[in-house]
Amino acid sequence: MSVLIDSAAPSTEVLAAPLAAGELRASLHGRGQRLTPQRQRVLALFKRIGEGSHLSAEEVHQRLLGSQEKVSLATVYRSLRLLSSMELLRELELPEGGRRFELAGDTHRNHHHLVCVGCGRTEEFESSAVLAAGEQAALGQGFRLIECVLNVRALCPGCAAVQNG
Amino acid sequence: MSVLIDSAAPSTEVLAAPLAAGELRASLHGRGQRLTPQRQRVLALFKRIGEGSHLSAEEVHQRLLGSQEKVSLATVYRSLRLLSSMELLRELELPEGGRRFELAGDTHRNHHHLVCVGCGRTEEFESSAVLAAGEQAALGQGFRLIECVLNVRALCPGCAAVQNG
DNA sequence: CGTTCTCAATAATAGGCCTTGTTGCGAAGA
DNA sequence: TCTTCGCAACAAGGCCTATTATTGAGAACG
Repeated sequence: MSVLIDSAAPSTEVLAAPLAAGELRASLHGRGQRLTPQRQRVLALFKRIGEGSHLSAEEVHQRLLGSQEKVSLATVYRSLRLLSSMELLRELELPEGGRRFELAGDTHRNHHHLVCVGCGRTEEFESSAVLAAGEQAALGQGFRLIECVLNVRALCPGCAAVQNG
Repeated sequence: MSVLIDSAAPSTEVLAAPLAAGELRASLHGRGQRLTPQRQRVLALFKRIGEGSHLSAEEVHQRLLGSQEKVSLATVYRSLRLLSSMELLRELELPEGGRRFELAGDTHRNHHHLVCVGCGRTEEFESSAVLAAGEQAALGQGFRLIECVLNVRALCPGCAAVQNG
């Protein structure tokens, strides 16, 4: 599932969050809801700032405006609530007032898939070696790692037998 | 450009190669052509047997029939020609008659992407460590490795500056 | 014999239209 | 002050239709 894009700019839809976009869309559809640019922008912002950071609604709003992504404040509130209800974001209970949100921890930074191309059987695994390689690659280009996902396409024993037989 | 097709497995859609199918589709559409189950089946077959093996049209036909995937012989010929023209398959020039086809070698088994989620900038890299991890994961489950692709989602220096600024 | 062609039948897409979830804005509530 | 509401305008996605690329079966080709 390699992604090769030539011109970088407005193709963020596809590139920014290949897996997330599909997941988010499916998740929304399952609830009869829609995938809108605004919701993507809000979630993408949290992906960008990384897992640790938390933002208030107003901060989200300002950051988005700052990066030329127009989303009204009301929609920011609505999106934060929605994404939180979907457990993509987590609402922090900070005692000093303002509510803040952060990326829910289920965004595996090191979560890989072993998929049989024959039957679709999927095994999940983690690998510190892969994570290390991803970090090295990112650092090598001066990038800041967000997450890395290794997709191993393979043939399970059963399907291999069918093929060879 | 590597293009992966998911096999007949229904649940594979999301995990196996969500973007890959899109790439092939886009590639076809760019030429005013369509993505059909037959074309997917032919290409998927080659993916399954792996990079080394080569098949004749008749063998492709038989194998597909053998796995309950109905594709007429004429369509097999047409698909082989089309996929070859797209450089997804390569036609072997075997002196002893019958033409044979194999998966085009540009299907890197160890070809990874470092993608900036901010601007879409993409860097490609290879990593023997990742390949090794993929092989280990496959072998650990008794799978036969076909290829592994690591997608590293990150933030490039420029976008990181914007975010932090 | 392996491969390509013919042609009616099939089906992948594009393009509209429509339904209804969402957005933006300003007012209202806490 | 921070957050939610109300409502008209907007737009994502589903459905349907028309278009036309593609398929399947068998004849024709070399």
